[in-house]
Amino acid sequence: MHESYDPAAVERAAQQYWDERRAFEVREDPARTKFYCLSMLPYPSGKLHMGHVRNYTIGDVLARFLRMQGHNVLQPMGWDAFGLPAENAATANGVAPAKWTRENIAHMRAQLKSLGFAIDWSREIASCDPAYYRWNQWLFLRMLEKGLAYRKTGVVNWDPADQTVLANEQVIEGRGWRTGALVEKREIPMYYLNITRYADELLEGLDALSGWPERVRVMQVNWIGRSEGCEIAFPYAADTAAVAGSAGVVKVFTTRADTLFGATFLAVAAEHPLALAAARSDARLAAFIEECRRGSIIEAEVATQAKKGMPAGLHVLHPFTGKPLPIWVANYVLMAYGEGAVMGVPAHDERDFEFALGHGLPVATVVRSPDGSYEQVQSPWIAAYGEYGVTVNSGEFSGLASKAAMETIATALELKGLGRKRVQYRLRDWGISRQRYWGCPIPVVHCAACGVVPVPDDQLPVLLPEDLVPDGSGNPLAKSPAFYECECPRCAGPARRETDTMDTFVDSSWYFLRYACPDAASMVDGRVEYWLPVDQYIGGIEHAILHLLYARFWIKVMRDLSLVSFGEPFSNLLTQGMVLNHVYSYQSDTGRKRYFNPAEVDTRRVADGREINEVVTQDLGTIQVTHEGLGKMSKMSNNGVDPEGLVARFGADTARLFIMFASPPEQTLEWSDEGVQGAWRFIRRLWTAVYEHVAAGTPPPLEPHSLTPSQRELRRLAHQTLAKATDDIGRRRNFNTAIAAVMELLNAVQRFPAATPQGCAVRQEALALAVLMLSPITPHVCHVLWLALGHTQPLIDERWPVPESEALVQETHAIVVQVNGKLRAHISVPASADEAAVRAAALAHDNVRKFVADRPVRRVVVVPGKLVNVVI
RNA sequence: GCCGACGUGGUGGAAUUGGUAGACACACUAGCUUGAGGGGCUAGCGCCGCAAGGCGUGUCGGUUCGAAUCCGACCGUCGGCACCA
Repeated sequence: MHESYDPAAVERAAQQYWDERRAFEVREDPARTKFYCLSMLPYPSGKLHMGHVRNYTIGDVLARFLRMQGHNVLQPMGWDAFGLPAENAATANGVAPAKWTRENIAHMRAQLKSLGFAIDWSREIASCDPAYYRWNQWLFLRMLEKGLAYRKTGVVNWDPADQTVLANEQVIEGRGWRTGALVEKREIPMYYLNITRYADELLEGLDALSGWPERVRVMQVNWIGRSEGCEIAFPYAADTAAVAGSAGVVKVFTTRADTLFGATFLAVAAEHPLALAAARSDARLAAFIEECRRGSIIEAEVATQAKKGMPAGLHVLHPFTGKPLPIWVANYVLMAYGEGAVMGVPAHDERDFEFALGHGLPVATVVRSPDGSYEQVQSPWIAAYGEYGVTVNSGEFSGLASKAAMETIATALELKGLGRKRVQYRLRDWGISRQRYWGCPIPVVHCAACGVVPVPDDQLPVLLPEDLVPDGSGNPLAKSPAFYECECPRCAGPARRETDTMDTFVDSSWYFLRYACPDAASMVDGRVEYWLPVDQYIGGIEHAILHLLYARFWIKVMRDLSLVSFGEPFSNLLTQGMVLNHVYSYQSDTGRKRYFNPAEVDTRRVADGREINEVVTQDLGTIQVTHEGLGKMSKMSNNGVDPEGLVARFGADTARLFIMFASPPEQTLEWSDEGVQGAWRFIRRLWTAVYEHVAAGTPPPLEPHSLTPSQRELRRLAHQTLAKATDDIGRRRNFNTAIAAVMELLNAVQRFPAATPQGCAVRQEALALAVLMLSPITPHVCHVLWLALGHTQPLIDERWPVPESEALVQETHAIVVQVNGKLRAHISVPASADEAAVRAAALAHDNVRKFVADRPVRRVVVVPGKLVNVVI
C-alpha cells in the first residue's frame, strides 16, 4: 500500500479487476433472489453531465448494496438514440445523425466506464439499432390489428418559411426558432395509440404502486383526469339549423349539470364545425377564427393567453326552458377536450365568469350556499361561486342539493334524449407520428388502390437509411425516393412508403424488457419473466408523467397480447431531483436564441449593482448575455457540467462521493462544485487512517468482553453507524446522511488512542466496517483499502455486515430538560431509570430549579429516553 | 392558467414518529506545522449582547406542554403541461 492516495492508479486497478472477472455480468438463477436495478437510459447528447452522474451513481449504490445483501443484481445500460438533437446537430454541422449519435455513444460509454458503474455491458442496447426498433414496428402492427393504433388528423406547428413541422421546443414566442417566421397550425393525418382505452386501468393500477412516490402517483391521477359528469345536448335554434343545413344539437360535457339553468351562453372552439359554418358568411368571425388558428397548440400558452371570443350570431335552445342561448367562439375552449364546446355558466365557473364579464354576457345565479351566505345576484359581480350548495331558479329542479340535482337533471335529460351521464378523461390518445427523419419508421405503405397497407411481418424491419443529412426543411425521408418508393405488399402495384417516424417515447416504453433478453429472436423471451418487473427504477422527476405513463400503457398492451405476464413494469420508483445550473442566452436580430454555458460566462457587477454577463465569442466578439435563471442541465440550454474535469482531477470516487453527499437524491440540486474538496479530503483521510493503522502491525483478534470503556464506546459507535447506514441506504435512500455518519465514525477513529493490542483490534473493526459501508459509493478506493486491511477475499464478493446487538447496548441516556419548552439542562440517567426517577433528576438540576424558582409546577411531560418538559 | 414539489447559517445540507434547530461538510477567520502546492493539524464560526440571556427555519395567522415538522392564507423558486428527452 502506498502512503499517498493516487486515484488514477486505484481506479485502474479496481476496474481492471472487475473487468477481468466480468464481475457484473449476470445470468438468470432461479435459486437466487433477483434484483433488477434500472436507471433511465440517457439520450446520447455528446457528453455526460452531473445529472447523469447523479442518476447513475444512485443506481450503482443501490445495485452494489443489494448485491452485498446477496441478491442476483442486474444493472444494464443503453441509449435512447433517436431524436431531435441529432437532426439539429446534422443541420448545423452537415454530419449524418447516425454517425453523430454513434460517436456520442462511444464517448459517453467511455465516460460511464470511467465512473466505475457496476453495469452488465454485455446487455447494452441502442434504440437506433434495427435489431431493437424492428420490435417497435412489430408491436405497432399488432396494435393496428387490434384497433389500438389508428389514423386520424392532428394539429402540428408549421413553419411556413422552412416548410417544416416544428417541435413545441422549436417554437419561441410563436415563431420558428431558425427562421423567426410566425408559426401556423396545420392539420395532418397521424397515427394514434389508444391509451384512453386503458385510462381506468392506468388510474386504478396506481393504488397498488406503493413503491412509487406519492407525488408521482398524484400527478398521474390528475393527468388522467377522470371526471364523472353529464353530456348535454343543446338543440339548434332556427338560425343555427339554417347555417348547418339541418336540425341538430351541440353537445357539451359538464361536471356541473346542476348549474344547467345558469347557462347564459354556449362557447365553442375555433375549430368547431359550427364556428366554421358561421364564419362562411361572417368575415369578422372568419378573421377571428384565423387569429385563433395562428395561436399556440401548447397548453401552457393557451391557458395563459387572454380569453378572447366573438359571437357566432347563432343560437341553441336550452334543453329545459327552450330559451335561446347565443353561441360564442372562444379561444379558451379546446377542440381536443370533451366535445369542443362548453356551456357558459358565469355565476358558478370562474373561467366562464371572466369571459362573461369581459363580453357583457348575463350572469344568472342558480346555486346558493348551504348556509345562505351566497345568495342571489351580487352587485356588482366580483366572483363566481364554484362550490356545491342548493339549486335555486332552476324550475322544477330548484331546492335540491348539488349532487341530487346532477342526478335528477341527468335522468330528466336522458328521458328527453338530450343527455346522459358519462365519464370524461383529460387524458388524450397518444399521437406517435413525427415528420422527422431520425426515428423508427412507421411500418405502413400507402397504395392508391389498397389504401393504407401494413408492412408484412416478414418484411420487417423497415430500415431507416443512415446516410441522409437533414437540412432543416422538411423530412429527408420524404425527399428520398429510394426510401419511399415501394411496392404495395397487397397488390404489388407502385406504392409510397410512410415517411413519418415514431415518437421516441415509443423507444423508451419497453427497452427495459429487452435488457433481459438482448439477443432474443422474438421481441422478448422467457428471461423477461425472471428479471421483470424492475425492482428499482431511478430517473428524473421530469419524467413523472409522460414516459412513465406511456411505459405503463405499453406493458399493459403487451400483457394483453400475452407477451408478458405482468401489467406494471416498475415496482419501485425513485425520482431523482434535477441538477440545475444557470441558463444564459443571447437573442440575435433574427430572433433566434443561442445559449451559452455558464463556464464561458464572465459575470461582473457594475456601479449601480446590476450584474453584467459577458461572453467572448468567435463570431460576434464580446457580447452581453441574459441570465434566464436556473434550469435543468440539458443540451438544449447548454448548461451541462461535464464530470470529466472532476474525474481527471480527483478521481471517480470523489465525484461519486461528492454528488451523493451534496443532498438527498429526490431533492433538486443547484449545481456548485464548492464542497468537492470535502469529498476529496475525506477519501484521503480514510486512506491515511488505513495506511497508518496497517503500518502499526496486524492486531490480535477482537475480544469484545475485555474492552475498556473508551474501546467499548468506539465499538458501539461503529455498529451504530452500521445500523444507520443500512437504514439510510436500504430503506430511506438518504445517502448523504449515511456518508455523514461514516465521516463521524472516521473522526472518532482518528481521535481514538489505539495504544493497546485490543485498541488496535477495535480500530481494525471500525475501519473495516467503514470501508464496507462506503464501498457502494466509492467502490474503487474501498476495493484497494479492503485488501490493505488484510482481507484475501475481494470486496466485491463481500456481504453487507449486520450490526451486533451486544455492541449497541447503551448504559446511560442523555436527557434534555426544558422549562416551558425552552432548553435549560442536560442530564444523564441510567438506561434502567424509570419515569419517576427521570422526572426527579430533572427537577433537581440547578438550572432547572433556578428557572422554576418558586412558581408552581403545573405539569411535567416526560418522553422516555429523550426529554423532560417542566410546565410552570 | 392548471397539476406536483420545494423554501432552515455566508454555502450544500441535518433534525427519520410533533420533542436539544444547525449533525456532517464547504467557505471564512486565527494559530501551529513549514515539504511555500488546491498539503497537514488545532481552535472559532446563526443573529443581537461584555454577560446573564433574548431572538431565530420564506411571510402572516392558528393548533399544542412543545412546531422546521400539523392546519389556513400569502410570497418566491423549480419541474410537467401531451412534438426536448
